[in-house]
Amino acid sequence: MNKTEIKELVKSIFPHIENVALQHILSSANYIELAKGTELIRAGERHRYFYLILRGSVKTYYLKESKQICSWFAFENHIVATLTTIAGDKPSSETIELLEDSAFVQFETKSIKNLAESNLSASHFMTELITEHATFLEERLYLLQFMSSKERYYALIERAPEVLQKVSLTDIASFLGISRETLSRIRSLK
Amino acid sequence: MNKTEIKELVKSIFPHIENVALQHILSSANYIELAKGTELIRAGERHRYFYLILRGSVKTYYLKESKQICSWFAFENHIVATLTTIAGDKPSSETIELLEDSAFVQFETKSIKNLAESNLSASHFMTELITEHATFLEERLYLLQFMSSKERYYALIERAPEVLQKVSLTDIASFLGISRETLSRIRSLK
DNA sequence: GCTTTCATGTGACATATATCACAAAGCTAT
DNA sequence: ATAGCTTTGTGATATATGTCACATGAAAGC
Repeated sequence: MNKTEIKELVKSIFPHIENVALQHILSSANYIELAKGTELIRAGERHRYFYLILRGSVKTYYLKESKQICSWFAFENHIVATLTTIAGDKPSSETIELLEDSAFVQFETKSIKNLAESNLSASHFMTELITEHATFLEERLYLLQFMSSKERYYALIERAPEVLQKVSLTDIASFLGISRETLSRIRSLK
Repeated sequence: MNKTEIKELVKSIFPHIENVALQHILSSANYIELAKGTELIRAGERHRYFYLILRGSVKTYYLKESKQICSWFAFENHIVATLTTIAGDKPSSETIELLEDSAFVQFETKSIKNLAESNLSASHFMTELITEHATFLEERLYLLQFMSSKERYYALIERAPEVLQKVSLTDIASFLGISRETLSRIRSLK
């Protein structure tokens, strides 16, 4: 995948982005391929990059008493980042790990943030990125607070059926906030 | 409270804001006082304003089967808004209601959003506002997904003890995602 | 092809929480 | 002060979910 193709892709995902900003962002962008199990971002560490998934999938998780508790999964054409990395400059509290061999465009966070200091279009890009993330968080919060585990499971397979294809039931259960066994029983109901 | 005082207050809460942007934002700002029970923002409606609490408190809730389920409470010096109102221009899914007689600075959302289109400092202001909201959501999500109801209760009174002073246990229970009775039992444990 | 390992399903039981019913205490208005 | 309303506490019971143990089946490595 060459720079022109990357450019077209980023443009299609963020249609509002201006050419100057786009050029700047792409100057720090690289195409990379990584193997299943690789940790893109590791909890407790600062990170210089965020990613756009071209092919493959990742899971994001916290560690609680050395058990992985998933907070989300991402697939093709989605941005992979943590809020602490993008917005603050603090160590990530989550780990992001490849579920399968995958390909990404890697962006340098600093480069975009620097540009956003002086460039309006880049600042809008940041706002859009964070707004998208916040909207997603709000939806997930709503599900966790107001829906039963059954409802959350059905909402998940409706909203993101690809999760069921690519993610283990252990990870899905931790994401839904229930035990593996309970998920198994919900699934066997119909 | 006059414009100069409002200006100083907004400046102290958002120290990075530029003078041009500040002037523009303040031009649409008004001081208002409202009575307990007033709905600042009503679920299902679009809203032109967001607010800064000068004195008093509010609760934010969803309706589920005609029962109020609180999603947050806010007190002095905090911004009151919903993401759908600030970021999108969609009807709010939450209602925001005064817990007591309160005083606010009312800002016109459109005015700030318009300015952010062309003014860098205002755009940064928007980014900051939404980032703050997202950070808050992420923390709440973490508590809901990873902590037991006891832990969530203790986390709440540690992080925001004023909630206990001003909010009914019914509302706190709905916020924690548990029944009123369960909260009552947690409280009686020690 | 066989063995090992891992993911998933299921039963038995313990625990946490919800629900319903009612009592007690605190506020509010007259 | 009194009556009525709201908030909070608590007991009894039902339900949902977690935990532990083990079985089954699929995938991976030799």
